[in-house]
Amino acid sequence: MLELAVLGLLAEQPRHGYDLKKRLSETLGPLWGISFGSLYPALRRLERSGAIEEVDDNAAAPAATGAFVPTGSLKGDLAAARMRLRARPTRRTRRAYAITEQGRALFAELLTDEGDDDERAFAVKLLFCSHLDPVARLAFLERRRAQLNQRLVAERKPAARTIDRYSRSLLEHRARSTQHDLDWIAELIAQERAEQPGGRTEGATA
Amino acid sequence: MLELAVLGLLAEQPRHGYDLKKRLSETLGPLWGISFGSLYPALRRLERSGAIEEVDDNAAAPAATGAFVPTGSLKGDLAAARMRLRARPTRRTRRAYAITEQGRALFAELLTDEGDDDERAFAVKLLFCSHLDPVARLAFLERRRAQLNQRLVAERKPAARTIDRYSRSLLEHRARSTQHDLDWIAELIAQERAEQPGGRTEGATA
DNA sequence: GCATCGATATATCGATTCGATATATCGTGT
DNA sequence: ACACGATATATCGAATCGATATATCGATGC
Repeated sequence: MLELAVLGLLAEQPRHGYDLKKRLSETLGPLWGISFGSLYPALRRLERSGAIEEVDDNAAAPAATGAFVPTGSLKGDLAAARMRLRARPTRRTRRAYAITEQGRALFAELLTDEGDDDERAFAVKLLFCSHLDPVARLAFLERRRAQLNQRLVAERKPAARTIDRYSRSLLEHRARSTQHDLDWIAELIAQERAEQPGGRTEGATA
Repeated sequence: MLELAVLGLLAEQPRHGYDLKKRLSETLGPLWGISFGSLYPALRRLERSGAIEEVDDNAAAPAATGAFVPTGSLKGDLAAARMRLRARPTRRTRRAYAITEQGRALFAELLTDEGDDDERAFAVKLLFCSHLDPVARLAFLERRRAQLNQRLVAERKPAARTIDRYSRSLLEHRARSTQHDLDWIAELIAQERAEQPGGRTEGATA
C-alpha cells in the first residue's frame, strides 16, 4: 500500500522521503497518519527491488519553507558540491529517489490489483486513478460502489443485540456515513460515464 | 487500544476470544478489521499483567449459531467434563476470560486518557463512555469536537498545489465528511447537556 | 563572524497490528 | 460412520506505528 503511494508520487517527479511524507499526509490526512518508521523502510525495500533509484538531488521539491530555492543558484550549487565532496556526509542529508521502468510496471500492477480494498487502499488508488485507462477506472469505481452497497445493507439491519445508547448512535452515524460515501461514488461514476459514453452499463442506476 | 476494547467488553461479562472479535468487528465494522493475530496476543498480555483471568467457561456467550446451548444441560456438562478430564486437551477449545479488579482500574484509566485520539480510539471510547461520569463524558465529547473543528479548518483552506481532479474530489469529500461528523458530535453534546444541565458551558454554541 | 533556534531530513528501535495459515472442536446432515 | 461448515485458538513473518536520536539548513539576533 505504502509502495503504491510512493510510486504514484514518484511517477510525477523525483522526490525525497520527507517530501513524500508531507504530501501523503496532507492529502490522505487523518485517514492515514503515515510515519517515518514505515516510510523509510518502504523506500529501502523499493530501492532494493529496483523499482526506484537514488538520483542526484535536483528537481526534488524543497518542501517550501516559504523561501524557495532558485534552482541552480550559486548558493545551491555550492551546498550541493560541499555535500558531494565530504568524505562521509554521515548521510543525514537529502536523498532523492526517482521511479524506474520496473517501478512503473509495478505501479501499474498495484493500481490495477483488485484484491485489497479497505478505506486506505481506495483513497490511495483514487489519488492516482488518472493513470488508469477510462475502462479500468470505471471498473475500479464500480467495485467500490458494490462494496459500499454491501456494507450499507449490513449496517441497515437492526442491531440484534441489546446495545447501549452511544453504541446505537455510532452505528446509525456509520450507516449515514456509508450512504454519504455511496452518493459521492455514484456522482464520480456519473461523471465518468458522461465523459466516455459507451462504457458497459452494468448496474447503471444504483 | 485493543486492550481498552477487550476490557470494555469483559466489563459486562466474561467472554472468549472468538466472541470478543465477533462483537468488536460487528460494532467497529470496517473502521477496524481486528485480527486474531492481534487479539490473542493482547489477551495473553492482559492476562500476564493481571487485568483479566481465565474462568471456567460458563455464562461466556456461545456466539449463537441460532441453536443456543441450554446452560447446564446434560450434553453441555458432559462435554465440559470430557474437556476438563483429558490429559492435555491440546487447548484448541474455548478459553473464557473475566475482568479483574485491577483490570477495571486499568479500564477506567485507559478510558479517561486524553492522549490518543485517532478515529479508532474515539470510536472505542464512545462505545464504552457510558462507564464515564457525566462530566468526564462531556469533556470527552468536547475534546473530539475541538479536534474535528481544527481538522475542518485545515481542510477548508484551498489546495495550495495544483492537484488533479480526483484528488480534489477526495479532498472535498473529506471536508464534507468532517462536517458531517462534527454535526453528529454536536448533537451528542446537546443531548448530554439537556440531560444534565449545569455542566460547564465553555464553548457552548460552537 | 557565531551562537542558537526551529524547520527540514534521515534513521532506527521496540511494540503492535495485520493477513495468512494451521489446526482442533462442535453440531448437523446423510 | 463420515464429511462438512461454523466455531475456536494459535502462530508466523511482514508491515506499520510512535517515540526517539541525530544531522543539516536557514533565519534571527548580537
